[in-house]
Amino acid sequence: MSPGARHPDGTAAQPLRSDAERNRARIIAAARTTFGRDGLNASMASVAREAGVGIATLFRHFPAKEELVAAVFSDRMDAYADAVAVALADPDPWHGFTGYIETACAMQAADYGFADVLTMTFPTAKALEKRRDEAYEAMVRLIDRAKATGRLREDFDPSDLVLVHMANAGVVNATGDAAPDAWRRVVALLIQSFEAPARGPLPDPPEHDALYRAMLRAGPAGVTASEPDKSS
Amino acid sequence: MSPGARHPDGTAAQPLRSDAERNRARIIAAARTTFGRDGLNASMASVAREAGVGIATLFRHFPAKEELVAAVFSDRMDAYADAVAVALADPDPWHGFTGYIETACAMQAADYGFADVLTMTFPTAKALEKRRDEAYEAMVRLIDRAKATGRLREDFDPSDLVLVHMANAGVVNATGDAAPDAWRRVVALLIQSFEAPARGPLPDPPEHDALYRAMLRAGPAGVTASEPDKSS
DNA sequence: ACAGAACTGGATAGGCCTATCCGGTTCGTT
DNA sequence: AACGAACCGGATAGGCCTATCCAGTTCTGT
Repeated sequence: MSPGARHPDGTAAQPLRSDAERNRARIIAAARTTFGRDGLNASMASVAREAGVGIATLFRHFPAKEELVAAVFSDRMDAYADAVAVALADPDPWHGFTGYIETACAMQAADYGFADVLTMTFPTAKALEKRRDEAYEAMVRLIDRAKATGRLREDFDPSDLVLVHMANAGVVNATGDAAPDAWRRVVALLIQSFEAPARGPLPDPPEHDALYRAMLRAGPAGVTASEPDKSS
Repeated sequence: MSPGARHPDGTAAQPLRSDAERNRARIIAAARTTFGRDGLNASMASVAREAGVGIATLFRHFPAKEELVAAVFSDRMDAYADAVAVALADPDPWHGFTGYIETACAMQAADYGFADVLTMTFPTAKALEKRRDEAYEAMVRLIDRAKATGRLREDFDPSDLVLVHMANAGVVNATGDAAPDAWRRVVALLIQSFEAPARGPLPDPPEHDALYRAMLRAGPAGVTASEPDKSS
């Protein structure tokens, strides 16, 4: 086991030495800005440089890149889950629904790394995945509530929110800093298309399993991590 | 100059030796399937393997990866341009407009490499770029025609088609083979949102220049090609 | 103040990538 | 048939990546 091992929830098993604690914090801060700017493609070396530590130090604290990613985006995932909770608390279900979409997509746009995390789910970060799944359940309730008011079209499917994220990720990735608000227009268009009454039928939503499998696909080079065992 | 050099339009300057000609054809065919399956990330080595030739042979025929890409997607770009022409010929402007979007997005979904080409425009393939720009002009006419009938919302902007492609690319990339038809649903939703009367105002479209700059951003590693000179 | 453990960071391994070199092979022409 | 040019492909260079090794440094309890 690595020295200064920690429980999954981040509490220290044995307290780190003061300098180690400081470096750990620096690394996480550096990774936050670096991943946010460059997405998960950002190299570990660039994170180490930004943090002002050696590469080895980085890898001792986070033996694999995914662990660093998990540590960095843990709180952002909380904020994401909170957004659903806020939306559920909104007295106007439709307003809550649309507000949630805008908030969640804004988070994607503000942090390229988070956009990657949301759409590609890479398998190992169990903690992140769990919270993402909880958020998904809450989203289903949010959708049902919005449908009940008649503002949301009846054939809206929870998986459509995943598709929105994928589409948004496409726009955000492609436009980047050059047109940082372009995504807002696409999201606004999509939201208008969600509004009842439907203007026409839609192709069936993808199978739930298929969509989930799609999200497991390999992320950026090197992050691919554990291959999804061959006994499928 | 490389042996068997060719004019930009593909006609032979000096005829190739028979085996060279055969290999060249094999390479293009192999690249078509490989890029189509794996996108432009596909390595040159994998193309060579698929073609049954050595790596050196591949690089002799196409001294840089971009040249191979240009050679492969030249005809597909023609088909893309044709799609606009077909749409313009449609007696029902709205039907032509929506049909074009579906066709173009289907091409993206059917060929990952082409999706990459469309959204990231990498700079060097001048020939491809030119045709893409011509297609863009035709698209503007298509849009104006559709607006004139009143079916297309007035605030639709030509750049929205670019955004559609980016969003579609996001869905296609994320879902891949796992949910190969998911994009249809998103595109259908977007088309419904384009239909007049508009259900609400939209954020302004991105600046034309900004969007163009966005498309110049680096593609997959190694394809980045000529850096956009520093005298900006 | 001083051991010794905890921690650090540069050098390095090993992978995949684009692109090149060069000795061997095949074509096509006489 | 036989010769020269054209062409081939495996080995190799050199880049960037994740991840590891180990000699040197810094913290901490006594």
